[in-house]
Amino acid sequence: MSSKKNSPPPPKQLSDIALELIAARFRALSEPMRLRLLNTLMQGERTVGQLVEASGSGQANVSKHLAVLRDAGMVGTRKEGLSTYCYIADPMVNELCEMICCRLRGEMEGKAKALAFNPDI
Amino acid sequence: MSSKKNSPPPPKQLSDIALELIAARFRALSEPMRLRLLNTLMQGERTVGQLVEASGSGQANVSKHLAVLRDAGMVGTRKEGLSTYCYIADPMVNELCEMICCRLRGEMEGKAKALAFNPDI
DNA sequence: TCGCTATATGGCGATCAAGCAAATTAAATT
DNA sequence: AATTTAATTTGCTTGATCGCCATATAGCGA
Repeated sequence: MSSKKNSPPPPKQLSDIALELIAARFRALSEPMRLRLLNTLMQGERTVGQLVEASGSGQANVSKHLAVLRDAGMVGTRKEGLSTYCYIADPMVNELCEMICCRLRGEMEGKAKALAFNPDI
Repeated sequence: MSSKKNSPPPPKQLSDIALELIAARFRALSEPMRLRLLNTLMQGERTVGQLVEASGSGQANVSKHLAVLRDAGMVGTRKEGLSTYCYIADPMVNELCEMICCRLRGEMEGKAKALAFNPDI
């Protein structure tokens, strides 16, 4: 492949465009309400109305949040009669949230331990 | 463990607090500039000044972005003389970005293919 | 066609975050 | 102590985004 030795390290610097695209994905996951919607959808397909009810938010908001998730390719929709059924279109979403959750749990347990009586002073 | 059968499915609905904490993590990754800083740090430890130079942004901004990443537990710092050395404190960051990148590459290739001449019409 | 239901969209006020510049702290050097 | 360098903090302005309200679109039944 490379004309030189064993290709030491390609700079691996991401372009501005790449950074923007990646940031956009994370941004889609950076709102509690959207995470709540995804969390509900992890149990299976739901209509927008069901999501509105489950989320406790207004219908317009849910619709707009779903649009964000759809634009990010994380949620897909399927129309059936009057209803629009939503589902998680990208299994990566589960993995991402799972990773963050695990990490958070670990950190919190660590802090809890640090706050315990007389750790070992 | 559980007093019942084989614990079918706990609802797995995340609490408001959990959702907020998770969203905060994703939010820390939702800015191109912060991703750029992380991307540079993936090559190894850097001082704030070096990051300022590499990022092409102002020093105050870099400092603030680093504070966000530090608060999110993603970046650690070490003071040495006048300089503050920064490093990635959470290897998860690499994984997360890698996942998103892979996914994006896949999607883009798919779209590129879709835009090619006469796919197979 | 008319109306009803489900969803999407547009406008508005409030809040939040980014970038810039100036002031502040902190460590090292002279 | 005074100066210089490195970094953080603060104040400000601007742009983005959330949630709410009202309105528009679209499918279904009478």
